[in-house]
Amino acid sequence: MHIEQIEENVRHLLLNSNQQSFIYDLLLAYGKPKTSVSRLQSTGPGSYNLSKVPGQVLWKKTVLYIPTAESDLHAKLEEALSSQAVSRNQPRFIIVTDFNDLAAIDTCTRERLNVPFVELPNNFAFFLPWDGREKDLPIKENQADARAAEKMAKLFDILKVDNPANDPESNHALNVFLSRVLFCFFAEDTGIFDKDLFTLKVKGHTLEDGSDLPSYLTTLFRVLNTEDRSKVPSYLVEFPYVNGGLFSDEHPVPKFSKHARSILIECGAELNWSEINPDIFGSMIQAVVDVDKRGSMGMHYTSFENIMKVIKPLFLDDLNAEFERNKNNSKRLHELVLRISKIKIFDPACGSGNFLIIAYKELRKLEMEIFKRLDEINKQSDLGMSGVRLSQFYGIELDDFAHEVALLSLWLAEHQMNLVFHERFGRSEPTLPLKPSGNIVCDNAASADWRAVCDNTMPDPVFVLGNPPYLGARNQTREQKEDLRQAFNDHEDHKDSDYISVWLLKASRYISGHNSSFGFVSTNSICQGEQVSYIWPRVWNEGLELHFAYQSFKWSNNAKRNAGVTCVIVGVRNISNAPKTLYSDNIKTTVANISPYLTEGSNICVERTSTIISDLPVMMIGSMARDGKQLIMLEETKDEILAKYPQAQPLFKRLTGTNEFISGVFRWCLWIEDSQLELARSIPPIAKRIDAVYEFRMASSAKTTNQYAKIPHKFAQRLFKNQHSIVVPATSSERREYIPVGYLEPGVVITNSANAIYDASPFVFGIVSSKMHIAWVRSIGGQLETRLRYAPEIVYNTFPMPKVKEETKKAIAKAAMAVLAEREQFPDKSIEFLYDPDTMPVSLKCAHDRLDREVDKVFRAKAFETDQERLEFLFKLYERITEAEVA
DNA sequence: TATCCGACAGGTC
DNA sequence: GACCTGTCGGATA
Repeated sequence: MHIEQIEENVRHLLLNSNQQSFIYDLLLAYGKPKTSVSRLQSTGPGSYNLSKVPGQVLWKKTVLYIPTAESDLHAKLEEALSSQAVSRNQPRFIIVTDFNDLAAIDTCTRERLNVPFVELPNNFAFFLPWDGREKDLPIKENQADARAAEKMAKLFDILKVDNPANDPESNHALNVFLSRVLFCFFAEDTGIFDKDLFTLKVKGHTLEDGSDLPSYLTTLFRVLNTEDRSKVPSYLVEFPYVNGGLFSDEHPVPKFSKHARSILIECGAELNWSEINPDIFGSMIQAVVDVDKRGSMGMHYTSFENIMKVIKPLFLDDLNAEFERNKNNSKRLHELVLRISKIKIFDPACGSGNFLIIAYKELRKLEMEIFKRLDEINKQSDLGMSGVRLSQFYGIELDDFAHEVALLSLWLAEHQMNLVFHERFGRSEPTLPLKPSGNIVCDNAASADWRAVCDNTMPDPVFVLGNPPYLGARNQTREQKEDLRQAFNDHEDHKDSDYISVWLLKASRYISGHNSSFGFVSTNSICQGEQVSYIWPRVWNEGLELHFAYQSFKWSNNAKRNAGVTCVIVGVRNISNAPKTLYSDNIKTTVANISPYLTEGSNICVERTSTIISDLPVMMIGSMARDGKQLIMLEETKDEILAKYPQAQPLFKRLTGTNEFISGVFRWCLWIEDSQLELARSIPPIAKRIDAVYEFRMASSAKTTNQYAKIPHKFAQRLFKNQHSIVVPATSSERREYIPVGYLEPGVVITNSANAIYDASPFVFGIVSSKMHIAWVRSIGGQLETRLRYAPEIVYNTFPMPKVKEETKKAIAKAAMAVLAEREQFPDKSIEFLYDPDTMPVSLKCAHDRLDREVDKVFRAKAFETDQERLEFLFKLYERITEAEVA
């Protein structure tokens, strides 16, 4: 909608609306869809209005509207702003009005509006975000980078077509060529060369058909590598001596077509390379070279924000604190400058070098602050140039092109910092000739000797950092499995560990006993569920400890498509008395110890086990179909078959996984005994499905699945028993206070997306449903991103519980039955509704509270106040029980 | 046989 | 396109 139109709408509404419909008319004026607004206006089920207060309107993410008779609109607004409803539903605007005045706040930008009601049309722009318009949209930091990367991708594609060779040497030559050209573009836009020198020369000196471009560029690159200027041909004399290794070896320059030449010139002429961030651009350009990675361009480069989360606690905060402490001590500041010049930074999975580049820039920035301070306190300062050298930066990268780009980007970063330095202090070292770049090695970090790349046996500190590759155990290549096997010294734990474990274990051995520490961005999987006991005891064995950590946060960067993973940051050092810091949602807490689950607590790891450490009955995972979507179907599909073939009735069973149980919409499955196979085969649509299962299982890459092709009429894993069952969701939303557990009639098949206890008492239902148990699941269980994951061998078999007296069991069973009875009070509501924290009925909540109190009594007489209390108790108990077992 | 996980996957607003 | 929440089957014991 046009802005003028919106303004007109708002003026119109003021004349024609009444108080009852004002908010709806206002939303319509900004182009909100009629259907949505009428759902907002409606009452009862399906309404968008989440407010429980009559007259008020709360539309998730959009608005909280409060009409009031009170005169103090401002107070009302503040009250609303801090309410739970607002923090939970995050309405973009809060509007309070008595129809004389109107007060509003934009909860995103914190802008406020306070105007007489009739003045609304003159302030209509305030609510434009409803229409998707932001007032001052910050320019996305990577726009220039993305444009440049796309242009380079185009050039790269054409060169590939014109130069089809695909051997490692030609690929390397092309990689080197691209990095040299990138340098030239950058150089001509940032003052290393004269303005536009490279582009103008190429345009003016070479033939339009591109035929002489290779020989021209070969000569030019040679000139850039020639110190003795007397040997330079006169037409290239404006180009300076560059060196630094970038142009030192001769590699063949690819052939150019007319089209390729024109794109090369466009790259130089149309893009402003001075706007490029070497840190991010490197990752973008790296993706260009790997055509398979184009779709996920830049997906795995670490954002500036996340890099800072590693760098600050790893070393920068300390340096800053040292600076602050000694602001008036010239001697100490000089020492600090010296100290900075001796630090080594090592990224053993450096990609195109963005961690190293940002670390470099941050150290230069701090150094400049110190210089500035020294200039202030010493009238005559004798400071020279920067002491920070690119040679303090080390990296290992498997990909040849990425490693070339890393070297190049470090030079670009150095030049950028030199420009800043010059601006501030009026002096700087010349960028040319280039000094040695970082020590970036092209190798597999998983097998390379890190100490040979970066020696950390000297007294100077080495900080290891980075974002190594993550890959779950089921998705690893044979080579990656081999890397893991070696990192785990042949121990079988390697088989279920994420690929990043290689870096964690190698880094642990590397820093152990030396003046080193490490900080990695990692998948959060290493701090949950089964993997905890594989990795962390090995880290502690090296005499190490976690000294800072960020709890789970969603991966994000500015790439078009983001990787789907939730991350943590772990900082590990040799054991020390210095403080430890835990970060969550940017809240920083100093703690006594950081547990491997990244909570405040001791270093206990809960180990996966197939034996139950309490007296509870067996819980098993549900039945797994591996059917290629043939044996499981919706109710309507089953009914269609039955309408035509009523004799198929005994072949079907009701089926539930987690989703079915929680939403209340069960599916059906073909559950065919061998004795029924003939009947099944006689029904064409069923026979067809059985054949399709056969095909699917034969086509699978997994040998075990192939084997099940022999029984295509059956589920691959059949744990079903025709008994009452307790169903426990295997993956469920962390937003719920409880994991909803169900009690099912016999005859329902539970799938492998849920777990089952057959023929169990209400007492067991009570235990599994309790706060005590869920606190355990939350803290030590695995997670899918941040969903709760319930795996029997991790959270059920390990749940520590004292022997329970019969009398207590009865009380728990009674309270458990009361929870079930309370659910029965809402027969038309799904579990989803009943357990949504926004809609959970108070009576059900009370029934759970009573159950929780009964379960608490199993552990101690005094009721637990918080989950933290519960966990401390459980961990102590777990330790006692498992130690007793060992003894 | 039985299992825990996923630089996710798939539906909804 | 952001938000919400759990499928499905591999790899390995």
